[in-house]
Amino acid sequence: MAYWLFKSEPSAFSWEQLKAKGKAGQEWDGVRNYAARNNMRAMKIGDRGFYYHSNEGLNVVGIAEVCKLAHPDSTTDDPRWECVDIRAVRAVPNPPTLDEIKANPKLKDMVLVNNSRLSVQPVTEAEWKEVCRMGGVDPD
DNA sequence: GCCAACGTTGGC
DNA sequence: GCCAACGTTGGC
Repeated sequence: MAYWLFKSEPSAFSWEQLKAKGKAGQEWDGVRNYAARNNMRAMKIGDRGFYYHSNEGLNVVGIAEVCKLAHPDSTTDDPRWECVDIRAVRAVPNPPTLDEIKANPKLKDMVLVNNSRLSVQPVTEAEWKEVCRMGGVDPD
């Protein structure tokens, strides 16, 4: 299984909104960046991803999973843009903040730290476990 | 609200 | 194929 990080401004689409979608999940549309798209194309059903709130919160608030493989983005006719669907798995009890992540030497190579603008990021297994530990959440 | 960083676009 | 201009993102 691979690990990822999905970034969203809570004012646009928050963790609470994803939770409200339940098992059906939500199309992760609107991504217009090749690197982010390529990451979504590489995702498999059941892959896990952190749900990070940007602009407000600046923390990892939840864990989501991929529930539909990459498909054309329904919000555009441009065939270049594809996206997966994700659904909420569980909330993170003690959401690690960007400051805490930056301050953790084990996480110094996280994409979130080095390229904060990428909206869909890969996460290594070691990073996954460490952020889960910080957040007080089961990594499985 | 500002602004630095970065990705995309489009003219050449 | 280069690169300047522009738009967007996101931390502060």
